[in-house]
Amino acid sequence: MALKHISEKTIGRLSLYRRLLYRSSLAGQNNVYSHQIAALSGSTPAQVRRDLMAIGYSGSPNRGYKVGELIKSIGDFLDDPEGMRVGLVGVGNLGRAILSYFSGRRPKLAIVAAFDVDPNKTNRIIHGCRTYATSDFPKVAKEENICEGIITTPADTAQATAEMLVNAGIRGILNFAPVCLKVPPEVFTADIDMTMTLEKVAYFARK
Amino acid sequence: MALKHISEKTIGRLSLYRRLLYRSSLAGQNNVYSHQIAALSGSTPAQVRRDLMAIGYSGSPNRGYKVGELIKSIGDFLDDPEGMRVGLVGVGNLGRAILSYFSGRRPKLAIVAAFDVDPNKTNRIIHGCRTYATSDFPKVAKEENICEGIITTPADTAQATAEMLVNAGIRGILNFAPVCLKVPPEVFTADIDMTMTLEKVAYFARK
DNA sequence: TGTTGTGAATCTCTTCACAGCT
DNA sequence: AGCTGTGAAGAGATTCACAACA
Repeated sequence: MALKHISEKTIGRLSLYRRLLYRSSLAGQNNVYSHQIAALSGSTPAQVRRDLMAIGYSGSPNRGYKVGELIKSIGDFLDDPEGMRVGLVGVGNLGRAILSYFSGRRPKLAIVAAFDVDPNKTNRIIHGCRTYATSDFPKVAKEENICEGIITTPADTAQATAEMLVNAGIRGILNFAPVCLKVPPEVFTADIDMTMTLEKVAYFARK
Repeated sequence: MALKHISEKTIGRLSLYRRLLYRSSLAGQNNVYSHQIAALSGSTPAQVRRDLMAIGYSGSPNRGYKVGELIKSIGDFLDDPEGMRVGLVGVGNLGRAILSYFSGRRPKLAIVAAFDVDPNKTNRIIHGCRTYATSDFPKVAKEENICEGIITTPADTAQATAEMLVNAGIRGILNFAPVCLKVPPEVFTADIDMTMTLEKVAYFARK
């Protein structure tokens, strides 16, 4: 497999394609054309073909792509074969909603532990996930082999939380707090900024 | 003011700059340089200056930008002067977390009503927001002058929900359901796809 | 015919680099 | 000296357009 760099956008779309294809396969579809994937994903046929080029999966003219094979190819490309274990820090309203959202959804990418500074929220099972004191993160991360973190703490503790995660050996962070985290370049971070997105929609809704 | 088209990315960054500047102003800062905004927002000085060009706000060499004025200029540009009223459909775990997240935060952009099909969730006040039956959306939207919608329903009802919002005259949609909505081109939609983002972090965390 | 795979063209966004200002 | 504002260059992403194929 080529080591050519694959863009964040392409990775995002591949993740989306896989999820949509999974729905199609459940509906009994066996073959799919790039223009169908494009329609489902709000993309274009050329874009879809380019993205599939990146993972080296080939379809056949006149038959398109085999749905099952394509789902598997995307999975082989995106997923860690060992599975990826995730810890969530900040068991507030948003943190609990996210635990519920991901609960039991994808075995290869599961939230296996949650953390909070509030003793009332620790040593419980919330949406199927055990909760610990935030200060226990390094120990639990090692025991549970956690390598990705989700930050759903308040804004003013997000940076300190991120540094703790990095020191505990975490390699990727999904950040919901409305600040920009400063982390070493080898740690990948993505932000989900709901305020920014809501304001963007508000702006474009009028014009 | 020029009608030149301003990109989605620039609008998103302006929203971010404003929020970060607001924190700086609370901390007593009066003037700010593009390189400081860049550091806070994870951007570059040139990028910041370009974005501020778009809204026609000028700083002064040697003094940079005045924090208060800049916040106001971004607000004049982004916000609807009347304020923007938002309705949320789908009062599950995620919907409630979002109600809590935005509750009382920004007067110019407030969630004023929430909707669900489950009678157990309607006719209540949740995180300061009144809940209604989803079927009442068109009526309430008119009464409350709602023009933006947030979809936090399950995936299989998201498209039908979107169509109902569009028929009720909504102009912008923020979608959390893991599907791509098909709406007329005059309706702006943004997706927050948590699964996709989590998978993206997982991918880039290992390499 | 209608599809895939892909080089080339196009479009969009970001960064450079520097004149002009204080 | 060190900043802003901006034309121009560069980088990156998307779309076009067509050969090859079933």
